[in-house]
Amino acid sequence: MALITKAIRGTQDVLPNDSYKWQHIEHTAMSIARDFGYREIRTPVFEHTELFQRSVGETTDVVQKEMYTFDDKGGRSITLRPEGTAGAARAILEHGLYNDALPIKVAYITSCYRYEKPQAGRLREFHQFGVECFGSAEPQADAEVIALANLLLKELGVTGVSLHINSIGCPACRAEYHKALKSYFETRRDDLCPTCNSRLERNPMRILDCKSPECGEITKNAPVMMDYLCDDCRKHFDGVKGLLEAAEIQYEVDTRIVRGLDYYTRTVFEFVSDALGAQAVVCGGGRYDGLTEELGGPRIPALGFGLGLERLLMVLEAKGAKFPDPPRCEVFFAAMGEEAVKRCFSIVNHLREGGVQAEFDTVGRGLKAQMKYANKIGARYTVVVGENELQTGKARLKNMETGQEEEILLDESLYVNLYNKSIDRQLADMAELLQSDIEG
RNA sequence: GUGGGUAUAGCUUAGUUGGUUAAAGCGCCAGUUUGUGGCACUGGAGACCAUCGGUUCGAAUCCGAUUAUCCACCCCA
Repeated sequence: MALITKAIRGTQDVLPNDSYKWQHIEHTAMSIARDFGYREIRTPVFEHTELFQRSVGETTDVVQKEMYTFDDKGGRSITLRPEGTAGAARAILEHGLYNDALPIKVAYITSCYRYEKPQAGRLREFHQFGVECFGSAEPQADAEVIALANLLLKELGVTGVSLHINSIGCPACRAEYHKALKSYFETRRDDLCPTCNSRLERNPMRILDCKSPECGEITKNAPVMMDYLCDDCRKHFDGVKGLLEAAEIQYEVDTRIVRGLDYYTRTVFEFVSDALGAQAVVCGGGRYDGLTEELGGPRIPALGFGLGLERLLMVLEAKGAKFPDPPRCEVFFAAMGEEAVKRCFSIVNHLREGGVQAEFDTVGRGLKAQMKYANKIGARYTVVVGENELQTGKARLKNMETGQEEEILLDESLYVNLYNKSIDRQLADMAELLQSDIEG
């Protein structure tokens, strides 16, 4: 079959067989955020291009070559958001939310767009769950944000992820460090790989992240940011570590973590999975104390993270994590004859009004085929309605799992009857879930 | 942007050194008597073998280009 067009490269459809997994992840994420005092914020998919240039940084790869940027019909330069922080920060400044009691804690689930070459765990349209906390410069805020991500991963049953943290200092001490780093690499310039050679001028910290063996060897003895942190930054980092330990959150300090977005200061962190191939970072974030000022607002210390939903799902599936069963048909009404079809339609609608997931045949199948279909969609009960049932007002309710049948009346009592069955089952499911949660 | 792998029904694949009507499993539809699903059996629908061009008497099979997809670099979620 030759379709006129296909989905755009690097985009993905979420089909009905998978959407319940997304719903589970999204619901879990937002309810944990709520428990931490975060409230949802929704910002536009597109923003003025300069917002990202200023926040993410003019020289970053994201801004230089990965943004979906275009002029609208009014000649304004518009960009599809490549990440979530800038828009959130803009909204908080624009609406003066920082005049409320601090901190301002917001969470979101959004699509992001980056023009990159797709590969495992990397798409052009991807989705992230993110949180941003504005108005605290204290390590408690850092620890809380990290704890949120940590709890979410735990709650979803993610295994094989580890938390890496680092401090990249403030503009003052980082400048010192840059100088030291540069002069160190200058002496080994000829041994560095070609890309790192060019990085030396633009962003020497990136060299620390290089995977080529020769650079890895050289970076082993390179100066470490840790040793250059100013007193305040050091104290802050120690504070974060102490809080993580107090909350028994496992972490390791990884001095090679460098974030590719300019706005980061001090604490940066990543949750890395062993199940993802090259794009192993499921969740990445950090502090950005200078961002609001950079956007023309007051200085508001802040931090947050972004968590890649597609990557998260990949990890969950790779690890065989459990998802709650997708909802399925409670009762299917099989009709024979025109009158029975009318009656079934009426019954099914009444049940749906009461919140019972009920179905009947809409494609004109024979009885046998209707039963087959009911079985296929996983209906828990079926009821056959034909001449006899219409005459007597009685029918048989068949349990599709056990095959057992019981007599029911096709009157008002039917709705109560089925509603109760549905509720009983849901309660039983919840109890079972709770039990397995306690055991796990 | 650079490099490598792959491209056959809705899905997973087979297709011999190029040779007539391109297979199979799953899925879908129907039937195996009369008003009842799962199991089994039978049958059916469904593919111009990604696209375009070339080599050849003859191409799913060989060559080239394009596109898509996967993986890696780069970068990040």
